[in-house]
Amino acid sequence: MGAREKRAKYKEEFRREILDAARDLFINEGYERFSMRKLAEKIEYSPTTIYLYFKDKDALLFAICEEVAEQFLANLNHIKTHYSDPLDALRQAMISFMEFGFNNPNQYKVFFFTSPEVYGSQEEFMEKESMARSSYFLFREIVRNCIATGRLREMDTDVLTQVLSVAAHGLIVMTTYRKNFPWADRSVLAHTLVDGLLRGYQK
Amino acid sequence: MGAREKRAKYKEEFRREILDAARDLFINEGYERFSMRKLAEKIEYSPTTIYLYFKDKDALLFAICEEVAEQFLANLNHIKTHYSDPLDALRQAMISFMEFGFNNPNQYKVFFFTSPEVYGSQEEFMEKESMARSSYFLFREIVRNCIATGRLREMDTDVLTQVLSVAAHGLIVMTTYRKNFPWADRSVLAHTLVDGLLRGYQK
DNA sequence: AGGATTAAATTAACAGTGTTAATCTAAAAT
DNA sequence: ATTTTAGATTAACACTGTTAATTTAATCCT
Repeated sequence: MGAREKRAKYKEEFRREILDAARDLFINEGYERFSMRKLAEKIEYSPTTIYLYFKDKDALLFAICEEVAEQFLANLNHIKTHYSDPLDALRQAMISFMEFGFNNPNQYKVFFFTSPEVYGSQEEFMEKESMARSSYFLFREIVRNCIATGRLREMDTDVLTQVLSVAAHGLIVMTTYRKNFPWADRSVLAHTLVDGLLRGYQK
Repeated sequence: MGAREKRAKYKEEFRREILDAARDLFINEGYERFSMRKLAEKIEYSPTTIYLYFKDKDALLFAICEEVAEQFLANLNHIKTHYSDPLDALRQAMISFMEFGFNNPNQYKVFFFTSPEVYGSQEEFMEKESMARSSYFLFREIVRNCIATGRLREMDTDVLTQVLSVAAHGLIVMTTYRKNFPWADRSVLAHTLVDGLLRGYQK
């Protein structure tokens, strides 16, 4: 291995190290207490060093977002292949989406609270390969299956996909970031939400 | 009028002036571009002067929140008295909730994005009178009417109220703050969401 | 009316934030 | 061995919310 690629490899490794430290800081300290300077201190480098590996804070957060989306995508894939009934798959996809949010509040927050610009414009989002995009496509595929097999009534696939996902998102954000409200049991709310929605869109 | 209460009146007026300027700055500049120092510049006072009228930034944002909630509460009251059919009232309450969010993105943002602490703990929220609390109670009243009159099936009122409101909230936040996604028409999504949910919870 | 008291507003400062330009250091290439 | 290049750092800028100390202005009291 030439010294040239050796350096490139080290650089990549260091990038990963920063990313791991960032994720760690994120999970433990939370979204609002995360800062570039704290990250620098954690990895024992000056703050500016980070900028040699990530364009800016958003780029760093984007990288973490993609990791989160990757986890979620894998989960979605598992569901799609292990549930023969499309409606069961959809129900499970929604439930585990919400559980993911409940169990990983900080990861979820970075994913949905970082500047929308990190994924570029509408066109860029749809064209550029990203874990986030793939997740949406896969979730839509599950929804489509329900419609195609007649388990849900005929309607615009994108509209239904979006309605289901925003509803689930709403439950996650409200119960995890508005703790100062006497919410009913999260799991009860999640099941009630999914049951109601799927029942509502059945034939 | 004694000079004592005269001063108190002036103080209250100035408080209002600051609040008005803050709301203005908020609506025009948006949540993330709002700052105490910009507000100070706008009202042509030093930044610290604001702290003589509001404990801190959160207290100021809380005051704006309450204004927003007041508007929404009035709207909800109007609906409750003008729709004889409980289910129509509920449908309209949800639709106008979402429209309110669509049309007032910055006000909505301050209301749902400021530190949860501004409304205190769970117990404090339920005990202390606030526009936000009143809104929840009124919305729940509308939901309760639907169940009591048999327009929706028997179930826990709070659970249903919360499910409906978080779903609507999810649609608002996603479509207004995640613009970098090819959302379907917001109004279509809103109606699809409400139709699906209400259908799902009917007998 | 004039001195004491109180209220209002300000300046200066602290401890943070993200980020850039210029500089120094150490390794690689010629 | 000297030049080139890459890596990391220091210093600085322009912000943020907020507090303590200080000055300015109005009110109270004798």
